[in-house]
Amino acid sequence: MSLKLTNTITRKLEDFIPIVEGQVNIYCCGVTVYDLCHLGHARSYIVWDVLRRYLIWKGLKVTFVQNFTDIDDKIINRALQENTSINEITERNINKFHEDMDALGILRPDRMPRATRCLEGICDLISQLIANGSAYCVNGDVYFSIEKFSEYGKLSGRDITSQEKNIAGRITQEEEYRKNHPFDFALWKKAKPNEPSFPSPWGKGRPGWHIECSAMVKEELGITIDIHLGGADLIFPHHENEIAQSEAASGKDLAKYWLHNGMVNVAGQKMSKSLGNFTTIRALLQQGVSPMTLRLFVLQAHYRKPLDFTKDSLDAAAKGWMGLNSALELGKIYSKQLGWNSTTFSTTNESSLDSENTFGPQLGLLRERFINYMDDDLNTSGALGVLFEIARPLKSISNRIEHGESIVLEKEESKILLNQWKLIVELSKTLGLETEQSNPLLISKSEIEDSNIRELIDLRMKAKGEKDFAKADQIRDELKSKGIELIDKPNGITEWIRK
RNA sequence: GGCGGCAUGGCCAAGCGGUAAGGCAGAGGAUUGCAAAUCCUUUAUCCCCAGUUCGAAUCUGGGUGCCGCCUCCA
Repeated sequence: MSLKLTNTITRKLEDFIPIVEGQVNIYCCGVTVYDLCHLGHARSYIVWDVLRRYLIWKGLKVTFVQNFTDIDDKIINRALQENTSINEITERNINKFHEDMDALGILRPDRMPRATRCLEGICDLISQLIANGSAYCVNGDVYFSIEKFSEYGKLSGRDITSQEKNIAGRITQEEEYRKNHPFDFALWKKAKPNEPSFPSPWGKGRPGWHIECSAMVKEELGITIDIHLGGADLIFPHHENEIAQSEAASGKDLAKYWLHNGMVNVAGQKMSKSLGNFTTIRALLQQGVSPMTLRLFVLQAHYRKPLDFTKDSLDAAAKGWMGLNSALELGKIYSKQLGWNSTTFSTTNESSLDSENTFGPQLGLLRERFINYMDDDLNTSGALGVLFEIARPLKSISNRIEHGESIVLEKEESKILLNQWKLIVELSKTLGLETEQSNPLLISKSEIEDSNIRELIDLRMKAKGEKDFAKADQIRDELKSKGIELIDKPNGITEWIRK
């Protein structure tokens, strides 16, 4: 089976066939950089990161472009609020965006164009649309005329004529007066007094929201791209309008496949800025939620379905990740105990797709099941199920060794286990799940110094040696009240973790 | 009102006509001064009604409930 994806524009599950064999051009709608990213953004970019990783793993050459919208009403307002420049706002948020995405292990896009740096392309495209009659200029504003684009509504399944009553009250009278059709949308917005602006053939102003994507796709990737990505909330009007602009200009399809991710919900409702029910990525990471927990949380649901965010589901993901992580750590930490030396390590090369021989029939089957799930419209929850099955014996051995058990394996057993470990490392990496070193954004809110903890542990050890358990328990409780949990290991060593 | 989506055990969630993956929680056992962790074992007939079929969670029709988009939004 080959990769199948649900194409929003046809509403069907389709075989994915690149325009040029072996190559994939992807455009992903990015963020408007007026504020920090929240969990909804995290979901979107984690899911598309997995798509990208999977395509690369399959051997395709992927070019991934994602934009920054760095000029817009919200940015202008934010700058006014903070009494600073829009440049300061956008630079700051772009930096934080990168920090957040890097922390989540999201591969950086190959290119990240910005609206304010693509103005030439934007103006060219607008000129072209005016020239061919698809757009018109009114007093320094330029609008796209949707009636000139007969296929308008094809992505979102809207019939404009039956929609007209929806527009009542949603646009101002002034707008209605200026626009030929109430659904016409701005390609270029005339600057109001004292607003930041850029020069254009139609006077000072700034680009409308949708036009930057059309211009960037053309400039960065060409007329027709393979895949266009975004959140489901962008289908209308954003992507509908992008299609109208690009296709009215070129006469060709903008993208072959349109993919949209489902929303993150809180208590059954969409997480959004306007509802105020959002949690930023930063806040979660700073609270000690690990990036991989977040990734697992996101990937446990299918990307097109809504995903409810609750404390419980996040905790469940954290526990799940701990288990998967102990399996991934097995070869990293205990290779010596298992007799995996450097030669046995290097017998296989990672990324060959037809490696049934290296993995054997049992593992080959698991690998195949994983691939079948992923090929079926990126069914990551199914794929994770397979991963947990592979992980189970590895996790068990990893934990048993950690708890002081000595594991003795036959040579053949050891070899099978090694291959199993290699398999899970390889497949997990496809989902971006990798053993992590540290969480760079974690703020340690320690009430107590590490050295202090060690002192108390030593004191407790001494008390235990003297069978003074009352005192030992008192120390345990004291540390517990400061968020420190003690774990006695069978080898007589006491470890601790911050809760 | 228009368009689209969803409904599976305590919670999350696969399943795409052949008799319910997986994670979390729970239960039982092992281990433990206590605690935690860990190991082993274990837990469902799929919102309702009707139909198609030898056979349906899966297909069709009709309900009910929830969500998203139609204004900025990942």
